[in-house]
Amino acid sequence: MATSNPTRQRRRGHDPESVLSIAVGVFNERGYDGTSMEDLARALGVTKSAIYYHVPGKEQLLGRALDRALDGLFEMVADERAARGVAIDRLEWVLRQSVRILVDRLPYVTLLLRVRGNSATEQAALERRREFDRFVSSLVKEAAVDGSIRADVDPALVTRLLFGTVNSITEWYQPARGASADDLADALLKITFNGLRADAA
Amino acid sequence: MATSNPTRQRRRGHDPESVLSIAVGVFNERGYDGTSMEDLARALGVTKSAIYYHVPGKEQLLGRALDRALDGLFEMVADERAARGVAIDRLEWVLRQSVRILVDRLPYVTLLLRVRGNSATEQAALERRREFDRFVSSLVKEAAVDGSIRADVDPALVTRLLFGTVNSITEWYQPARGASADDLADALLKITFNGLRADAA
DNA sequence: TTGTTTACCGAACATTCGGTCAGTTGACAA
DNA sequence: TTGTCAACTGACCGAATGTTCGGTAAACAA
Repeated sequence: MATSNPTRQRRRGHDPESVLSIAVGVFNERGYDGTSMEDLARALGVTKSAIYYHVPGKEQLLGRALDRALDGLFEMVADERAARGVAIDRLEWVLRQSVRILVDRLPYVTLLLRVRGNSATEQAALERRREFDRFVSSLVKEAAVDGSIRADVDPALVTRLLFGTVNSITEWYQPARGASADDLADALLKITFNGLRADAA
Repeated sequence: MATSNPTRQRRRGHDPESVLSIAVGVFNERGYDGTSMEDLARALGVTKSAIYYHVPGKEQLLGRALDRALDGLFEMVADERAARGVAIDRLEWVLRQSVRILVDRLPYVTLLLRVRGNSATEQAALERRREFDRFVSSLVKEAAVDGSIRADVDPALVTRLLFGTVNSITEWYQPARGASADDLADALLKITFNGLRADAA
């Protein structure tokens, strides 16, 4: 019984999941195009050919990683808290959730933000990302129309700067030594909604 | 006399400058590692080998491009307007200038912001960039100490979010159809200093 | 006319690339 | 003890990589 337990100690080795998570780490260090399968093999402690036992190839590895990031974003968009309520409250919620997803799935989101469309896989990811951007942009526009955010800056520009700020977190955030996702979101909302100046509320 | 005029119409062809500017454009489209010399040759309308008549190689092309961006930033740091005056005013000036440099040298700055340290050339650029970041960070710290920016967010975090916002401009800005550098800087300073909320000053 | 320089081409170079495949290893079941 | 199978190795493939080099056509100088 004990020996046939499917959760018993496995013979050591990799599986598609461990290959993916290690690969994404290397992709983020050297860039996807700057990473060879030999680099991945070294990081995994196996030979190049062993990787092909677990995953179909380099580009599928990228595709799976990008889906991890994009699926998170679209789950958020599907939530009713993104659809119901005052626009600026929904915007705040979406911003908080974006920071949370970015932190929870940091390596995957980081990879997504660096994609430039060099292959069909990358272009598909870019298209899904643009769809998410359009959703956020419409939210900002709503908040501008109902007068809850300043009217003297173009909403499209606001969206870009706002999500530029959020996305820039991937450039420096280290989960180990640093603020939690909530702390980060608090600080970001304080600054973006109320401004840097000391006289702010 | 007219025939020996050094500024007379040149026989058509490329020079190191035109090769650099076209190459940087392709680097930004496909990523440096994702760009082959064949890609560059196609964009230049010549064969691969012709490139080596004008420049020593791919990596030197990258190095020259990165220096264009970094030299601009360090010229700004050397200006007395970055050294004299109230901290928050100096910070505002540095932010405005950063936007200006980013717009003026858009492709070079864009390339710089994507460098990950894959070669000695890239590592040297990263080190110069970190030096610039330290300068800005000390400015923000000063402004926090003298009470001109909010004290409830860590100055190091403020610096990162602030320059994350500025740098994110490279992700979407198109000089042709869009705001000028001054318009951009105005919008950015309104949002970052006074916040998004409609009740802001 | 002859010689020189500029800007390039085409072929080839060694190396690295992503990927394949036949075989090997060691843990486990029967 | 034998057989099975997951997990891997090592040799190899064709294609693509950055770079070099001998040659050359056109523009210009003498």
